[in-house]
Amino acid sequence: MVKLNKLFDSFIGNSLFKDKFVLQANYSPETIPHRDEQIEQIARILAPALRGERTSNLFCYGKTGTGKTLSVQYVRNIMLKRKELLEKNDSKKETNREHELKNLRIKYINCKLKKVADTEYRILAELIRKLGSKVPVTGLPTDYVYSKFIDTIDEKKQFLILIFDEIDQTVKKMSDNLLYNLTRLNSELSNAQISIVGISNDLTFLDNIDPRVRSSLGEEEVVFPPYNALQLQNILKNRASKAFKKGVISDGVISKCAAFAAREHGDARRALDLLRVSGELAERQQDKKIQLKHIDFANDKIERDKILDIIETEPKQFQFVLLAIIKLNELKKRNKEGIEIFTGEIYTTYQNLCQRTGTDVLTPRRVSDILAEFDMLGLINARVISKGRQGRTRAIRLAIPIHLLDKSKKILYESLNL
DNA sequence: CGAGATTCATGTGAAGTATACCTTTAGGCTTAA
DNA sequence: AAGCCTAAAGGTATACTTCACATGAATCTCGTA
Repeated sequence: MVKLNKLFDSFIGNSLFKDKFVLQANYSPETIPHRDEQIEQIARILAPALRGERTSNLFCYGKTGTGKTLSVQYVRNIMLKRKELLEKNDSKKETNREHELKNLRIKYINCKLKKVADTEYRILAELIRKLGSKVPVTGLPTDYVYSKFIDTIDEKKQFLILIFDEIDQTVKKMSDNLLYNLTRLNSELSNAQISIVGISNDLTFLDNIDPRVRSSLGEEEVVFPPYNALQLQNILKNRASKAFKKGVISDGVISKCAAFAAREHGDARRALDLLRVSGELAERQQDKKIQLKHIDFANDKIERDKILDIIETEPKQFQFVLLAIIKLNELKKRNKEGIEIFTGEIYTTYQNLCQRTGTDVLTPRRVSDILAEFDMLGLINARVISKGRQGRTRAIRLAIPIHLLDKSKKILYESLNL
C-alpha cells in the first residue's frame, strides 16, 4: 500500500508534462506555423460562404503530416466562430444578414475510419447523422439514403461545406460514384447549396478519377509541401514549450525529433508523436529530463504500436491469413529459400490453420482479396508475376519489421486462441 | 534454332447467396365514444 | 371507429462464394535452315 502510494506520488510529482494534450493528434493549436500561405488560400476560397454565396469546390493535396487536416479545420473553426459572432451582432441590429449566415454549416468526415465511413452508404449515413437525422446502419437502398440526405439539407435555405478527409482511401476501394453524385447534387437542390472540400494524401488521386468529377472537384487546389527539418524544429519548439515543464528537454532532443521526421517526408505528426512518446518514456523511467536515447526508443515504440494496432484490430479471418504469411516467412527464412511467398502456399497454410481451430475456411477468391487489402495496408508488399509454366501468382514479401514478428505472432495467437 | 502454341496457377470481374437489419403493411387487439 | 402493437413480407448492404474467363512468361512443338 505504502509502496503504491509512493509510486503514485512520484508519478504525480515528477510529471514532465505541463499539458500533454498539446502534443496529441487531435489538438489544434492557435497558430499553424509555415502554413500561412495555404491557410490564406483556403480561407480566400471558402470566404464567399460567409456572404452566403456558393464557394468553389476545393481540393487539398499533401503527404501525411503536412498540416492539411489541421489547416482546413483551422479555417473551419474561424469561420464558425465568425458566424456566431455575426449572428449575435446581427440579431441585435436586426440586419438582413442574419438568415444568410445562420445557415452556414461545415461538416467534417474522415473517410478512412473503418466501419464508419468507408463505403458510399456509410459515408452518406454518417453525414446525415452529423446533420442531425437518423439513418440505420444497413438495410436501406442507397438511393433512399441519397434522397434522405437531400431532404435533410434541402428542407431549409442553407449553405453546406463538406470536408472529406482522406477520400483517396475510399475512392480507391469503392468507386468515384459518391463524388460524382455529390458534385452534381447542387442542381437537385432548391434551397440549399453544397461545396466539397477534399483532402488527399495521394498526389495522383485526381488523375485516376472520372474527368467530370475531376473538373468539378478540382476547381481550386491547394498543395501542402512537406516541412523541412528547420520548420519542424520550429513547430516542435512551439508545442514543447506548452506541453512540457521548463527545463525537462535536453539539448538536441528537438532537433533530433525534427531530423527523424524530416527523413519521413517531413511528417509533423510523426515528429510530435515522437516528442510525446519520448516524454512518456522518460517519465516512466523516472528520468528528470528527456534525453536523446528516449527518442530512439520512442521511434521504435511508435512504429511498433502502429503496426501492432492494425494487426490486433483486423477481423479474425484476416488474422488467420496474416498468421499464415508470417509462418511461411519464418519457414522460408529457416530453409534459406527466397523471401517471396506465393498465394497458393499461403492458402494451404491458412487452410490448415483454420481446420485446426475449427474455423470456417474462406475461398481462395476471398483470400486473394484479403491479400490485396494487406498490400494496401502496407503489411505486405505484393506484385503479380508470371512464373511461366508455373502459372501466375502474387509474389508476396512480408513488410512487418523483423523485430516485431514475435510480438505480432503473439498477438495473433492470443486473438485466435491458438 | 526459333516462332508460335501450350500450359499452369492464379488474378479478376460478374453474378449469386447468406446474414443481419430496415421499412411497410396487414391483421389483431385495445380504447374511447 | 380510431389508435396502437406485432409479426410477416419485401427489400437492402455487406461479406463471402461460385462461375467463368483472362494472363503472361517458361516450356513445348514442330517446321525450317
